[in-house]
Amino acid sequence: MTTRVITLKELAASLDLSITTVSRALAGHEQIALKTRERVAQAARQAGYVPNTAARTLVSGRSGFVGLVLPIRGPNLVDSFLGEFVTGLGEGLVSHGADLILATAALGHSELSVLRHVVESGRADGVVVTRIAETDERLAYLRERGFPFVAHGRLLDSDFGYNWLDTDGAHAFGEAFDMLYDLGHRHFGLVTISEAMTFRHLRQDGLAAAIARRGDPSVRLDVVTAPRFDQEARIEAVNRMLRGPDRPTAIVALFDELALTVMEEAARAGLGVPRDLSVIGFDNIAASAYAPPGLTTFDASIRHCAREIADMLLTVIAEKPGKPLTRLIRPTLVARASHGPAPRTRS
Amino acid sequence: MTTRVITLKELAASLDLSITTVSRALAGHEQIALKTRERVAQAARQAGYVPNTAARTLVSGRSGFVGLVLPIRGPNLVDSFLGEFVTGLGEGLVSHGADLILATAALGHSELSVLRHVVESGRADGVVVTRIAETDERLAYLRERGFPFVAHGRLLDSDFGYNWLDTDGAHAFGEAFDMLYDLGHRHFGLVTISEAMTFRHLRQDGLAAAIARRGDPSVRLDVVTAPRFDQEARIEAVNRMLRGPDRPTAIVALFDELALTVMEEAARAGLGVPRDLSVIGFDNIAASAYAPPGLTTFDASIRHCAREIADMLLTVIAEKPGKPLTRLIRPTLVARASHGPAPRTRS
DNA sequence: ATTGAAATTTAAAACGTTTGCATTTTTGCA
DNA sequence: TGCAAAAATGCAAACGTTTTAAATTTCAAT
Repeated sequence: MTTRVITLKELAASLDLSITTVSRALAGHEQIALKTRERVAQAARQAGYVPNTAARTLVSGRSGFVGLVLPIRGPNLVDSFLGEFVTGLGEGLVSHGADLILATAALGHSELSVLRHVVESGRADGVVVTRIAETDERLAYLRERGFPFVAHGRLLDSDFGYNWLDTDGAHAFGEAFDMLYDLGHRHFGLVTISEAMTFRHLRQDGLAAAIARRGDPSVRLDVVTAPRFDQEARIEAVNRMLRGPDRPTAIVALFDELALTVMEEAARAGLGVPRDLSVIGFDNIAASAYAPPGLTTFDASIRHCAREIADMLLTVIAEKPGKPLTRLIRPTLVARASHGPAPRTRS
Repeated sequence: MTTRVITLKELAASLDLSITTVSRALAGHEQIALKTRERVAQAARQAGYVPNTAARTLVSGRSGFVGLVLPIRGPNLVDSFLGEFVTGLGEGLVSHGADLILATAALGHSELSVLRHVVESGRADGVVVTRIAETDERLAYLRERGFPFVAHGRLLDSDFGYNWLDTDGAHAFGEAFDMLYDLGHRHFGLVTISEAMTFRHLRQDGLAAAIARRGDPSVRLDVVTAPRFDQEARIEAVNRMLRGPDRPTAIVALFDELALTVMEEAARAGLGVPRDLSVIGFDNIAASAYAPPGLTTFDASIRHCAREIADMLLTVIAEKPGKPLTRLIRPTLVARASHGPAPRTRS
């Protein structure tokens, strides 16, 4: 039991070569005779030699790891985001021989403190930052530190450049508006959240911009806001919009969970979707395909974005490019059955 | 920019103490004068000292990491399992100061080879293994190596002990049968998969055992099998059961995705759920709450299990217990609207 | 003041690699 | 055969910790 792991020293001894030569041979240095390189490679393979990560990291200053601080999550939060995201990151990293470190913030510790620890303990060569808040101390810290990172999402405005990849929510919400407008809708509702995340502004602004672009003064937009994680308040907010004397004919929700609530509450209020009300969401979570009549939404392909982020980060680590890398991914419309022509008569 | 990280040497110099003393002071050794310990702690905090992981790992032989090899996933697989699992692991690990390493298998590399690399490179002090297959080379490898691990799931039979935590699918499927039997059902269907995973046997055996326990010869069980990831074959298999001349009145699916397919195909065949057909799933995925009429299923609380697994693994690493640690978690029934009394007349 | 024990601190080795520089071996050519 | 240049290999330091064993300081009791 408890098989020992072979070290470079032992491997070198068994080949009657110096540690140096074996190390260089395995690294494929040209200066080592080809014949030797092959001999070493063969022996290493046969002995099952795997270099010790800690030793290598210590001397080279590169850990081969990329860090991700797990967002703190409520106890009952269930979604596929994290799974898809780490899967995508893993796929992007593995082709370059890198791996992922997931650090969790303990109760009472901020996400920032965990990030600092990851950075300053030398565990990772770079980090990925998600869920960008309106004023995000993590970006400021990483920037000041000069530590390689890529953000998934953007700040609204910043006085410094940084690497980011974002889903073009603004474009999607504009596209949603245009589609609904062409279906005859003129009275719109937006269900959004109060959490101080930047994506809510980007999406709302995209919707507003599309409305302005159209230049039709008869277009009207109502907005209701709910706390992100309070299901009851969410339902109440939705009903404020649905049960009012003059409700919109089309509701765009900031993301699918909200859209599903809208559909449920619409059903409860006796409204047919899409006959009386069109609903459009964002994210294309699995449930949106099952919730009747099938939610029309946008797919942001998290997994693909994450893979891209991994590529970007590895580039940043390896090449330290002078200009920030940025990438805006356009989500694709998933047209299901929750949108349709505006009802003829206004209630 | 690019702030340097302070080392123990520098910290020691600034305190006019030796590296040894500072190291011990930070570790809280009693042998260092309390006054000194406090002085050091204060200086370390103020200087933002964080020990270098690689150096510490190299000398101590402990990395403070736990490894998880990401299951290889099809391109369109979307579920919440992975996200919940790593969240739970993270929660369990962080209280002991450990973190998680996620290693991905590159295309063409087996999960086993990645596991070997994680183990033999000294990146992790222990690993978690999920999705146990009928004959699982990973367990054999870890066992032979004497490397600490905890399996999420079990082998059907093994000639050696190992640490595992499993969801008691057998019990759940028995419970499902009993409930349906009491509702008058006598003709049952089981929709399962052909993949060589142990959980399918455990659940099916649990169902069979419950039937045997009841001892009613009029009970009948039909079984159909589909490949796990082939949606078309899955639909075909389900229809084989639904459209036959003599269909079951209650169908138990190995997991929710299959149950949702059953409900969709039932609707397409003009069958009412639960009027004509009762359906029960397993896993309680998010979509099961939205798919009409609401799927009755079992919740395995992945996140909680994962936290428990993390605890177990840390115990194994720290204490090397003589007897294997094992834990069977009973899933809870989530009664929604997809089950009901058996229809009066048999078709 | 002296002494021995207890309390506190330190020097130095070790962990397993990479790498700058030095050394040895081989090769081509006279 | 001898010699310089090129090719191949090796020595030793370094990375930042922890830890063993030893050294120093402090202190109470004489």
